[in-house]
Amino acid sequence: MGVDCHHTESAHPGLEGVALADAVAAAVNKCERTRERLTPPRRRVLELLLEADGPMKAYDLIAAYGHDGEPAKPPTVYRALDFLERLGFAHRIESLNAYVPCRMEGTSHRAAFLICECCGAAQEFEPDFAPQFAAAESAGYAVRTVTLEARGLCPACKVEA
Amino acid sequence: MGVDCHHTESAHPGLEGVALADAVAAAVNKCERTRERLTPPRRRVLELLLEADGPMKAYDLIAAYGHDGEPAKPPTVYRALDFLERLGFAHRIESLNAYVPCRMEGTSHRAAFLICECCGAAQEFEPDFAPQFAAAESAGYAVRTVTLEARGLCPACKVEA
DNA sequence: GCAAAACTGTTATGAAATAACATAACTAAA
DNA sequence: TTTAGTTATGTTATTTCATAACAGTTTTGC
Repeated sequence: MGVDCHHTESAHPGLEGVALADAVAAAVNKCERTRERLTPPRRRVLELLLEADGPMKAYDLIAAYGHDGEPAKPPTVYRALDFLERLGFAHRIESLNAYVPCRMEGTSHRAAFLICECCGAAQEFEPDFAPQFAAAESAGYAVRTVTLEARGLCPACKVEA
Repeated sequence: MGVDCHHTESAHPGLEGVALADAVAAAVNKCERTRERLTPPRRRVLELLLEADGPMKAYDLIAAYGHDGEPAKPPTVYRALDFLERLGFAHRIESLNAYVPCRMEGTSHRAAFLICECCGAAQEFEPDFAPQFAAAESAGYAVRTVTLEARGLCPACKVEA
């Protein structure tokens, strides 16, 4: 994926400057309201996700972690990712082994992505799972989290192919 | 998952005897009709998936591969899994790094699972993605495959919890 | 037959994630 | 404001998951 593709990932360009600062501030505020601790490593990993143009691999985050070029130790980043996922600030994209910042409101533990197999872009969207899980829950299942990953070609890559 | 759970995985008990032979024969027939080759390693991995009581990890398959206890080499199993997925005989469950035989008709490249976080059972079900992807496709996306993974508690584990 | 394609066997390595344990920082109750 | 409990971090090492690369074999179509 992405190897034979000249497109830039465009679904969610990375944040910088004021936009980045605003996004981080919003996370800080939300944590303060809920008495959660957005500690330095957690905040740093969130920044890296927000700055990125597309899904980030854990070891990309590890390599980019230090402002001075020093990598993080793996557990530092994996723990921060656990926290960010738990609070709904980030999602893991299972089929890519990669992570993105959440683009949707709230902490719904429901995430859905359209993933381009050419350029690697991942577009988050708001799914409607209600009909599926009415059935599941009436059969006795207690659904806690749901992830949906649709793979294919984004509009730009589809044109070229 | 499964560690603190006394339940047996019950969603799809492993096949044996005639049922197993029938399932394998159905795969053989389907391959003959489509001129695909269900070679010995592919068939062996399919058998192992069908015999299992729940999702199998790749290295579980590797360890169980030889009838004499000899493990397979990793590429042998991963190649067989690629084939089985491509033909719709098996699905990878991304959030478990594990594999199950397909329980549904056809080769739709659409799979949906209810995964119990207590006992590890994975129940395949037939989703209705139509409304989601009408929107995606009208926005220019060409969707190729879809996977949905819902995590929570199955009826048996929910009762105990 | 012969060449191309598909498949297998094998060695080695790369990528992703966590176990385990020591230390430090918050929090709240006595 | 000590102290106990909890939560988070730092660090080393290891485990788990997956693929690259290449040689050799079988199948398929011309």
